[in-house]
Amino acid sequence: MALSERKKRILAAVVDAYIETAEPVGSKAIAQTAGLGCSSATIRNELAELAAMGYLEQPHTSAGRVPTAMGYRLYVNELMEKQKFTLEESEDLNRRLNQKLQELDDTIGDVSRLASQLTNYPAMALTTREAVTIIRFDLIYVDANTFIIVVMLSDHTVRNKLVRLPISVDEKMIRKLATLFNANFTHLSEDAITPVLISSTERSVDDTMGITAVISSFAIDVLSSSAAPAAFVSGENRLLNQPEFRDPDKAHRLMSYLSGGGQLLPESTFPDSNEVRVLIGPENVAEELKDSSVVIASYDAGDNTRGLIGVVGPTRMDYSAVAAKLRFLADGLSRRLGGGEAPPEGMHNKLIIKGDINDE
Amino acid sequence: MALSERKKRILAAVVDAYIETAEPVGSKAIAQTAGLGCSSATIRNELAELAAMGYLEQPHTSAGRVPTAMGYRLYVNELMEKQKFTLEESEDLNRRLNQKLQELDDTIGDVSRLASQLTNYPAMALTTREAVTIIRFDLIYVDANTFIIVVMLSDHTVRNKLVRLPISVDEKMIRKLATLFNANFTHLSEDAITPVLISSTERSVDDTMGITAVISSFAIDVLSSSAAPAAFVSGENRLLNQPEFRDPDKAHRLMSYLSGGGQLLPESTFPDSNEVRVLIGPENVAEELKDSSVVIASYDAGDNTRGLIGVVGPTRMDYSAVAAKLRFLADGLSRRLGGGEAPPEGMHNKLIIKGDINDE
DNA sequence: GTTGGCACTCTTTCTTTCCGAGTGCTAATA
DNA sequence: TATTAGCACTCGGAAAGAAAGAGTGCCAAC
Repeated sequence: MALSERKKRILAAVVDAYIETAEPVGSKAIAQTAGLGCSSATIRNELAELAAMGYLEQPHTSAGRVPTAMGYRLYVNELMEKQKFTLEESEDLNRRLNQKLQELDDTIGDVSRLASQLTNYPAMALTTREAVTIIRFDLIYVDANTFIIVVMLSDHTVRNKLVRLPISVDEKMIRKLATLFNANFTHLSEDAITPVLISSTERSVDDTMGITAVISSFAIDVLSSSAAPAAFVSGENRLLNQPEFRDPDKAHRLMSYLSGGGQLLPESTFPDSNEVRVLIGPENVAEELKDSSVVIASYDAGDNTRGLIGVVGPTRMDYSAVAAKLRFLADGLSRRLGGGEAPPEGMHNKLIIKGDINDE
Repeated sequence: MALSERKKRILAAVVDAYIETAEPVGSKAIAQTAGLGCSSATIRNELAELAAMGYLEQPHTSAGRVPTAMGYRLYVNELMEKQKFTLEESEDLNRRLNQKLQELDDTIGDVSRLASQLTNYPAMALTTREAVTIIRFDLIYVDANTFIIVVMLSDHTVRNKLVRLPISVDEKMIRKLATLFNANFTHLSEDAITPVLISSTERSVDDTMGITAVISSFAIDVLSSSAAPAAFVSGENRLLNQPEFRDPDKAHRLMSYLSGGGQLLPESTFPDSNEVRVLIGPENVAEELKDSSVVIASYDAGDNTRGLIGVVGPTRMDYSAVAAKLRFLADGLSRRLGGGEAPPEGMHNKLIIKGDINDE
């Protein structure tokens, strides 16, 4: 059932005003600001109908109207003005981003901080990790008691560890071990590195000092830590900027949940690239998020890894601005971290916003 | 001017009660709980004197008494029962700590999270970094377009970077560069790596592809990032547990300050090992902390690096418990990360608490 | 279909009132 | 001299009541 053009404009006006003020919106205010030539009485009639349809609700009789989740959904899907940055804004953002990206350590911690700063909401970042394997071992002999393990992973990241031994070992042994590990321990999953494999390797180099064990356990460490998707939340405190979180208990509940981190975003919410997903209030799976909204973008972190940036705020969030900024950030990151096919410079204008999975 | 024994006991009782309830403490309550055989009237007289001396204050006439910063100071220095863990608590802590320390990535992020969990207050961790230098370069040839830089620092940490080149390079070149960098770039401070040095190196290996520049800039990166003291704050949200931060604005101010991180703890507040430093309210340098308290312990992170753990809370903080827990944690970390001389197992009982620098 | 007008509703805010915890002081007591 | 019991007094905070105001719903007129 399609809404009349006027209803749409009124709904949009309500959402816009509510986003700005966090106060229920009255008919008079709309009549004045929305600039459609009709009086507040007419607006009142329309508002009543919109409320009956479920797009708006009243906190109580004789209060203004507030958008429902359904109202926001429609707004986000159809009504929202896709935010285009002006040239200056765009340049300013670019400047800030470039500067930050310079320093960016590629860690999700930085990404999340950046997103939070940019949007002024709490933000989180996480990366999927494909199952990685070790594709190369190097052992660097430092001195008789010290060597460095360097492993290269299938996602082309490199990890290292300095090992100090209580006993001395000669360079030949280290070299032998390196050859052996490259032959037998590469391209294995974590559980393929079995005690049997380890002890047979141990025997074959005549290692009575447990060096093999040290290297293997490092390998296992690396593989298991790479398997766990890493998540990082930052800027929780910005929640307190929002009037809906003036209640410390409410704020605390959500902040604790956010600090918990991991369980935050079920895999299913992973959006395609160039799409910003918006989850409004009850559309969220997690109980703690049922009256907040989440905006998610993903970026290409190179080597088949995708990163995800999410921002959490009240349902009365400035979806347009946040979505645009996340898209901008995600594009910037993809360009910087991603493989080859960087999106063209103006990408962030062709912003595509898609709703949750069930929507449509 | 020494306080009578009874005054001390009364002051201690006030602080204890206030720590527990966060409500001003009245004479009657003390008469009942503190168990010194005298009536509330007597206590009232004593309270009035303690107030006159500046150890206590009244929010308003006809309210109970609340400790002043000076009162807390005396309490912390002299009156506080040094918390000894019972055997069970101690074992429980040990168990939790061991489990965590297993996973501990040695990052200050983990340390800070651990401290916050343990104490239920926001916590921060930071490490001093001595000026480090690179003591060893290794270049690992992977394929014609790829090599790995591995540098070992004077603090015995190791950093690496995977470099992919647009052009191909042979193994001999890589080896030559490694030798050269080891000869000319080790033991240098950041600013000793000058453009002059770089370009002369470039010429001497006939490097027209900028590989030298890549390696040098990695070296500079590593040195400069190692020079900045790293800080990490976590558990900001736990502030909201405290009744004194029920005011969202107040909470927000402090949380923002904490999230800012770095400027948190001027070097001068670095305590000696085996000492827990307590900074009460106005004793803090930072304006934002003037009505909060900070408890700080430091630990030995090995290789001449000291780490610092701090906890922030209301002045009405459970100093005894927090100090004991931090000491416990710091000892655990020293034992695990530090060089040789681990403190004996029972160390945390011989807790030394020292005040701020001006105190004494 | 739109509009002005008006009575009605319900929240918010401001006063006012009331209660009680806790004090300070005085006079009696050991 | 130190302690105690008693009592008037002082505030702050909760509860209750009153007033203000924003916004609605509906009706009658356009």
